[in-house]
Amino acid sequence: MKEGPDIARIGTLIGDPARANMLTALMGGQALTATELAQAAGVTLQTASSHLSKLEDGGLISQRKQGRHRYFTLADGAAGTLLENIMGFAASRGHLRHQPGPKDPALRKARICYDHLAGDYGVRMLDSFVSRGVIRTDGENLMVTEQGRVDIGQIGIDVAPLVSSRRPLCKSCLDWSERRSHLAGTLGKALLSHFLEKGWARRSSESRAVLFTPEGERKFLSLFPLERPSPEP
Amino acid sequence: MKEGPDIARIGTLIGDPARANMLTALMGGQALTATELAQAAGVTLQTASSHLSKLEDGGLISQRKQGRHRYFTLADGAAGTLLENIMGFAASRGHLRHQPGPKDPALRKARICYDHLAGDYGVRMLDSFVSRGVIRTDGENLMVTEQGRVDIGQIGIDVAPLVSSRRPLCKSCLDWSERRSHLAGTLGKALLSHFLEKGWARRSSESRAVLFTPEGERKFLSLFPLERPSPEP
DNA sequence: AATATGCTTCGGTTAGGATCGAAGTATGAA
DNA sequence: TTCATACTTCGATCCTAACCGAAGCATATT
Repeated sequence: MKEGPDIARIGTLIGDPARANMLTALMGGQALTATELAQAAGVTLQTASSHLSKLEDGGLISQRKQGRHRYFTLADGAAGTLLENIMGFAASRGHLRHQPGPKDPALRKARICYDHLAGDYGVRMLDSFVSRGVIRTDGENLMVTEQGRVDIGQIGIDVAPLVSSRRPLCKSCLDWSERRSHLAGTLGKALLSHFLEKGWARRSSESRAVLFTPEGERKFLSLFPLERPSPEP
Repeated sequence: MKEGPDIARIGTLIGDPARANMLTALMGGQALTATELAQAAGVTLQTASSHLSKLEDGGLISQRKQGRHRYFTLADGAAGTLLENIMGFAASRGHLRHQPGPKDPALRKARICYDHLAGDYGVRMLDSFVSRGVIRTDGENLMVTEQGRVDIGQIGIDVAPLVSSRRPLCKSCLDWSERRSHLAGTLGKALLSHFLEKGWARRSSESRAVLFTPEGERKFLSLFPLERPSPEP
């Protein structure tokens, strides 16, 4: 058995708890310094440094020097997607780190999944799109309808420039807290950016939670109404 | 950092070379005994037994007792998809176990990817579908067109019963040897089954390679013509 | 220049887990 | 009943890799 890709290497990289914590922290989408990642992982700076170089060699993260800091991010969207997949699978098998679901209710409600919105609000957004015919689905694949482009335009997002050849426009991503799908892809990213730019919400400094202002929450809920419970896309 | 799914557990399971070899062997889609998996992994039966119980506890595989044998398979489609994803990611970072690509040319040409066809032939099949308008794509998602249902029906496969709510009809799956996508999903599975049933090809007993007969190869190539190189879906 | 901060490298320790031999259990065959 | 096959469990060994203290390097501040 010496054929094929070396999945064991990727597995080993993700399999260490300290490295897994670092990667989870980087799923927040923001660049973090080695010191911050050491804290997130609960190890000293020396240990973290060793882990970070291994993750970089493995192609999971990349770094950018800036002054005397080194900022680390996930290498690219593929790395984020991979981690999302593994999280979804782990959650589907009940492998949670502290009993059922996150303790933090804010995290259950809305959090960042690499570059898009996850949690209750993320799921609601996709449900709303599907029930209103903005997005159509056939089992797993998602497509924005003609009418959907108009509706999304009214939110203030132009769909056209989001269609790139590298990344899909919309993609479903299994939500580990809701056990449902939420919206990923360039559209999912654009929507989250839009909420943050408009000041409807901000990222928590400590976790991946996304905190909505009262007004932002009101606007979000009216933009994404739930007519009736829709089937899992 | 104690939130969320335990990705480290999944990583650790996949991260051991012996276990990774077992999982790779099970990607062939056939149920294998503990002894066979021990051979595939290159360890003794005692060691294999320990690994197998860990993989089962982790929800990656399941077993079925039959007489004095125990047959192991991947737990479900989700487990297969997860491994496919990791393989694709590992290949995209150049993490191959023995230099560029598989040594075995048969494996490069056609092999089983859990339950569908991969390799040169798998990629060609999807390319042909896309260039002929049988399948339409928007970045990542794949959809069978109206005309496509007819065309696939002429091959001898009825699309209607393949549409299940649990698994998508068609899905793209990154091919680690070709670095292109091939066709997965229930349609991909049905096509492979069809080739095997018709006797156009058979599975190799030693590896995941799919061996076409001369006649099967002729039919395959005429069924899936390549008009001109099509862009990566 | 001198000092502080951020990070890496080196060296030695330690713990977890992969490994296998040997013995034990279950199923089937003679 | 006896023997053989398939697999699991136990116990001991051994090795890797995670870990941190100490020292070193680089960049910024004074």
